[in-house]
Amino acid sequence: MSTSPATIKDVAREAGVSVATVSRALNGAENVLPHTRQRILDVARELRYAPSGAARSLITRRTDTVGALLPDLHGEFFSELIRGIDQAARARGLHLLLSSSHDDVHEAAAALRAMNGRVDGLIVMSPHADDDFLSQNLPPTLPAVLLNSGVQGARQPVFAVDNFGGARAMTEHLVGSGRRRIAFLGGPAGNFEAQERRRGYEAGLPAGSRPVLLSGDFSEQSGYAAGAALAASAAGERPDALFCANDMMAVGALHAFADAGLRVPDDIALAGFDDIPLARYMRPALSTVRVPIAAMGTKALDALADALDVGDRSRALAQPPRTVIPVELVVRESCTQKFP
Amino acid sequence: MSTSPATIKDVAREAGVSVATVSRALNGAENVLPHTRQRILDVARELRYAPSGAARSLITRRTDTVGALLPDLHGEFFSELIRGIDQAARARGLHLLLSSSHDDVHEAAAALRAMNGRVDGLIVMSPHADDDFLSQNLPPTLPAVLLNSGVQGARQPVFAVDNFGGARAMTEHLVGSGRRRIAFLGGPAGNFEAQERRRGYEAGLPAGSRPVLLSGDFSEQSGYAAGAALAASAAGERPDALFCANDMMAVGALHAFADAGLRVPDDIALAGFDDIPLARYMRPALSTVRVPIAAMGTKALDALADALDVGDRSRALAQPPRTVIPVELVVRESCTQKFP
DNA sequence: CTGAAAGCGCTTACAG
DNA sequence: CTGAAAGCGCTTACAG
Repeated sequence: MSTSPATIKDVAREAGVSVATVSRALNGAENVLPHTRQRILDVARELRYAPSGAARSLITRRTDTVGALLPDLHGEFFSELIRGIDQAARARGLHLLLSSSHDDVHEAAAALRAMNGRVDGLIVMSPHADDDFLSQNLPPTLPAVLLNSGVQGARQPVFAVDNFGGARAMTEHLVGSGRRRIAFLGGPAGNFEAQERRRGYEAGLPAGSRPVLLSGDFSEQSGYAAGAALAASAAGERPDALFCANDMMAVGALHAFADAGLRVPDDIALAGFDDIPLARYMRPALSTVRVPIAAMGTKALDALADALDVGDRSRALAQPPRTVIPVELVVRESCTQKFP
Repeated sequence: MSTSPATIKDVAREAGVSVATVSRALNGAENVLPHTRQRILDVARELRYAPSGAARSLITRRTDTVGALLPDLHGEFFSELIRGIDQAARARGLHLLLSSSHDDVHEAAAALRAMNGRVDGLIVMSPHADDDFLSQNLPPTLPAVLLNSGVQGARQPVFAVDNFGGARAMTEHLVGSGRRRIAFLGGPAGNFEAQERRRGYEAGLPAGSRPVLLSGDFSEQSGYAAGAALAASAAGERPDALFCANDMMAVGALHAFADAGLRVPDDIALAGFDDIPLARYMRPALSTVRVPIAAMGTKALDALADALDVGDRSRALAQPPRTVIPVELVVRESCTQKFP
């Protein structure tokens, strides 16, 4: 019993052949005698030999792994996203290296650089991922696709949700169904997506009407706080609709309303954004803007994998495509005037 | 502009030193003149140099990565688990390599062997992970911990939820609150956890009372089907409580009951297992057995990381510990006799 | 303080 | 069909 795993050398010695032949036999090359191959296979099994990924990657320049740099792993949004990415990766025989929660830009930079030599390509979703950051830290020849990024002159393809259009559509729907005073609960200050959704909200309001902006941070807790504040305001001034920049805040607001005895949608309509699985389980079920989260992950990975297959990583696209992911209005109970 | 990323050689050439000195400077070794170090740092930055993970791993025998072999990525259970694992990994500066959904045993075996040389240790949660499978496919010296495994003579530490105790406690609670006929909706046939939960259910029934067993597969859909079937049965024979082997099936059953006009808990009590985040959002909120899912992932990773730090991977424990994760009864509306 | 050399475990031309 | 050798990009004794 040795203390370290068997290497190709061990197999070669036991089988009485060279390491080159072992390599060929194990990789299915044609030019190995059936009898030789069999012996090698037997020895390999007996020794529980598994090739070293590191050594293999070093020489083949292939890791069969894609990395995903995500801002967070918490909650249903990322769960769905990872599921979509993973599904597509598996279908192509790629492994998934996950890196998450890089609060500050230095951490994110380190994470990005640590990917070098570990992955064949990268899916990047990060508030730090602007053009400058990427050109500083992304290994120059590593293929990458960006998710929901506000990056302008990016060298990488971008997949971005139609945050603006979705928020405008929801706002227009609320207006159209008779809501007079529609408040918007925004996301984190510097967040690109949150900004787009706010812009969409403002664009959807009737001309001349003043936006009512509340501030949140995408968390359920901040939604609860905003909901409680609204519920406490004088009935005359209280908005008759609350549109939250994401679903989790809407969930929090719904609980605050329930605790305050405010009825949804009778006293106030409520809407979110994302359509996380939870949205349709709420009572009343939550109206929202559906983002095809898992599908987005799948698309991003497929685009990345295609770029890998092309192989010529030096051919940078002059104008990499920006794919807008369409969204869909999902009207449920929380937005109708009365229960059916 | 070269077509491939800068290597340590490029940095050495540009800085006019040997690769050994570059390596020392970049890794923070003491024995480098400040002036030399600075020059190297400057060149490295200019060249956007990032060390190759593969090359580094090959020589250091460290990947700073742990692998997680999971049966699936779908749903809140795995979302929570990954979050717990990731959080602990990040705290220790470890990356996370994810591998999921290995339906058949060959896929799972291949996934396991592909981890060789890519990770320093492994968290394994797989229905295939019996003793034989592991000794065949787990690289012999790779530290690993098992999650929710039924493995007996394992060579690896096991973290397992108290499925039996939790299911028995819930059953006893239902009995204690006056339910006379308690049905159990089981999980997939060969699933170890599902079996343990069924055993717990049977143990919790009053002596002499016959178990009522329905079959499901952990999916919401199978829960709906079972719920619909129950709702359709004659009122006299219908159970007055349904205990589902996991929460998602309970969610499905709840919808079936609602669709059939059956009131929960008045007509029938309902309980699940896991306490996924969704459980407390249901209306009525779902009674369940709380598994500290994220904490379990964290514990598993911490145990693994500790084993890595010890370093001596050859010292196999004669009797690796089996840690039972305690669970907690969570009684919510779906189980009380009347709404408060 | 610095460099030349060996070596990690593989794959792949190049010979034979 | 098989082997000896070079090399992937690093780190680390060993000298100096």
